[in-house]
Amino acid sequence: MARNITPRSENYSQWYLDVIKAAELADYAPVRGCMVIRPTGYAIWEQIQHYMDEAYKKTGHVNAYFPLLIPYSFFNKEAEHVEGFAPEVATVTHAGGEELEEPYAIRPTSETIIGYMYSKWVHSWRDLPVLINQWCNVMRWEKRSRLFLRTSEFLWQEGHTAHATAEEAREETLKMLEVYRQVIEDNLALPIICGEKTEGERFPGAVNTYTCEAMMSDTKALQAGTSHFLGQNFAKAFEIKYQSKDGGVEFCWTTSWGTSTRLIGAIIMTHSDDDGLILPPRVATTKVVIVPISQDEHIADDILLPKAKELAAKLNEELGGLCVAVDTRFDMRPGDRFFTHIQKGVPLRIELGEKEINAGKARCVRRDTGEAADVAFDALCPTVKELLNNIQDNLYNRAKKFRLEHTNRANSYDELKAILEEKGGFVEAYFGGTPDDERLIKEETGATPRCIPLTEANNIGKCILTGKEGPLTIFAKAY
RNA sequence: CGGGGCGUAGCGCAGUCUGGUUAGCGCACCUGCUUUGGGAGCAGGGGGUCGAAGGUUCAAAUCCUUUCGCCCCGACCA
Repeated sequence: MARNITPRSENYSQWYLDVIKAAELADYAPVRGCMVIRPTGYAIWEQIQHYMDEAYKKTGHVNAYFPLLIPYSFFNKEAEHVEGFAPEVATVTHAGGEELEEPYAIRPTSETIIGYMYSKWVHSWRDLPVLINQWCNVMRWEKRSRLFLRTSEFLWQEGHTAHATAEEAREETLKMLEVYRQVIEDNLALPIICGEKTEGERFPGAVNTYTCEAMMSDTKALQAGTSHFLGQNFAKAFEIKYQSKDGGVEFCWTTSWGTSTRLIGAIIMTHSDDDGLILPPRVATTKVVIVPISQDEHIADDILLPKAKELAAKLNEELGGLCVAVDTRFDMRPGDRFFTHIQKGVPLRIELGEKEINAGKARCVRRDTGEAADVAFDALCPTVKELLNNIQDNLYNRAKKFRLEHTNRANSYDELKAILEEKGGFVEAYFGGTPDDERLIKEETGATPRCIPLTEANNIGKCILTGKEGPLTIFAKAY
């Protein structure tokens, strides 16, 4: 039992913050609504970046960088866009000791400035498609922030593409949604539901918005990634035009898609327990920690440490990389040492004492289940590899099981209200209402339509609120 | 931005209502001894001028005014 972490059942928000603190992932910065991502937390982001970036490169995208500051007037060019973002845009009004003639917005997202640049770069159908991604920080002034989930400044990736046809842009939008699904499920072990956002939840300026929705361990939903089909809205606002093969001048069709450091929050809230953080092996930079244990200095130095280092070297070779650490803190008691690794979410702990040396075995303890197994040194490499795979799978499977157990069907509005109040979780229901109807539901139940699952796109029924025809939609309270 | 709460040691708090000698406590930290396989025990020790500014008073953490910041609950959002 961790003494520095509030039990999850007692206070979920506090538990979440305690886990972050105990694992040293992040800390509050002396700037309103901002946080410092500490090395352990940043390492998770680097892992995410690694998997994501690799996937984008494979789908033909390239990285570039656009300015942090955007002429404020750019936002006014797309009506819905400015309306959607105005409340949370921070601006720079002074520089060099003087007031600027036109304020700069600190980017909350880069559709506008990238649209402006694309209009300069795209002239011919031969210039298309443009497939650019940017890794950067953005700022959205938040009234209320929570570490990783909602901070005024956050790190993300935003892909921006321009295409000759609507079909191709739509295809791109869904392709990247699928890339998100794969990376998030396979590496972060977060089971997600891909679907389309309802009108009320759509990105300001988009024609269609798609989303990856995950369920946290308090049964609330969290949007883990979004992909937008922007139609010609931004192309028209910024005059991204090209001359087609037949000589006519056409507006491009654009998309944008993003995932952020919020994913770290999702990982924390999906997998961790009352003892602290639990990281899926593919996310953890330290996948295995070897803890030599002895009260005897000579045994520790002459026998245990060399053996630990030898095993670590072999494991690193087997697993490919520096992901096995040796804990040499002999001045701490074993229990203390174990706990630091438990709280940091290290997937596998290997305990090595005289007992183990004499038996020719190492004691392997899983973080996800707490199960311990004694493994012969000869079999350690393949067994550890297998254990890590099992842990990865187990985390995904148990999260998915949890989601299924907390997903229900509502056949009427009363049923929706009752389920949300009594059980929470995801509720499936036919919905064919307007943004006003969405607002009403949110007011009365606290829940919003999270998405219309792609797999249910043709599943049409009678809307529980309006009685009109509508697709099967997932409702939930959300972060 | 509305409602509530809080700023006293690194963290968590007491003290504030009923101003008064060197501002306390727990955890953490440092030293020593004993311990050591899921967070040890004892002893000793270092560290704060009480968010900031102004005012009242012989005297302010405590009373008054102003101000800054943070947290929680709502409305808005990756």
